[in-house]
Amino acid sequence: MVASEDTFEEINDALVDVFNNVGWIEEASLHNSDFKDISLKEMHIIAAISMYKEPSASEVAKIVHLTPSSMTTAVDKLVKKGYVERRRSQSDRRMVRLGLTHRGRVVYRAHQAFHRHLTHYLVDSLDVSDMRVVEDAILHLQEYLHNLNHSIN
Amino acid sequence: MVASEDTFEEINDALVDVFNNVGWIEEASLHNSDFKDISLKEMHIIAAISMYKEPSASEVAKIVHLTPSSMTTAVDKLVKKGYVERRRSQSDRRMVRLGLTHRGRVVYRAHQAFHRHLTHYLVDSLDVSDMRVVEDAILHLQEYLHNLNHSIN
DNA sequence: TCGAATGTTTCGATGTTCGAAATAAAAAAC
DNA sequence: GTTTTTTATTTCGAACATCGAAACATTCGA
Repeated sequence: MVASEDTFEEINDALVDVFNNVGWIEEASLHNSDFKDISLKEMHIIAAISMYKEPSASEVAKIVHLTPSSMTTAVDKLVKKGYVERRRSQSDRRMVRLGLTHRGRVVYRAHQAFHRHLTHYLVDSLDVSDMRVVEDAILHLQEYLHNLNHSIN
Repeated sequence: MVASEDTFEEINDALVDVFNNVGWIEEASLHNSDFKDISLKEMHIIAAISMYKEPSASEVAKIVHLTPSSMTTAVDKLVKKGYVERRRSQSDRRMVRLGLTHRGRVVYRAHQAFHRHLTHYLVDSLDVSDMRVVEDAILHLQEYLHNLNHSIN
């Protein structure tokens, strides 16, 4: 059926465009905010820290695809800038547990707000049942990416 | 209404996850392909070249957010690896016009196939009318990002 | 207790990116 | 028609991110 093939191509083109540009826009939006001193990659480190209770350095490294040694230098910078705290676990003193400072939590909330804004534009014109359709579609994509990720690591 | 707020949060969480991971998966997928010698950023340069007729170096630089000087070295590498061709415009001999080699076109088609695969997982479970709903939602998001991009540059 | 395993850090090397200055060609000014 | 200015690209040197191997500290297991 030609109509649905066209729709597929249009969705594909838009999706490619969105994927290619969202990172740069996120970066620019950070640069225009009160937090000009962190990059998008640093933002992802902050987000990874905030999403788990007290992750170790290497757990965060795995999430953001950095080697442990790169993680050390990245955390050094974020500590120096005042976004992240390091402290040795007292149960296992080899581990470094990471946490956010107040400033770290603030910038993370700003990052969350940015993403909520995007989602708002995605679904704002939809009624409840159409939102469920979109949710279902995105969950399928997410699951596929998750499986790919797992089969690679 | 509580139900739609929950749906919003679920869509938002999934979308954040997809945005955060699609780049890494794309990179890993490249690394597992016949084209292990190009990075995702180099892939974006190749895609930008292929999407315009005979773009100049600085036009491509703008699309992929590199400075002209960085573009020079990036193109050097892609020429050396055999993906890109440089040639001076004959109408204006200051300009360098970029094009893909055969190998460049092949890797671009592989990249296209990867994205089509993603789109396939996004929409595969949907009937035609639901596909239109999803298309509409993504077009809204794309338009918003496009406006943001334009208001920044 | 001692050796292996684990988590982190240090160090040196590589690669990417940038900005300023250099180069080359075209366009504008005179 | 020559000179000046603008435009597109490149070169050079510096800054930064990332990595792998080795070092270090700590815990676990034989």
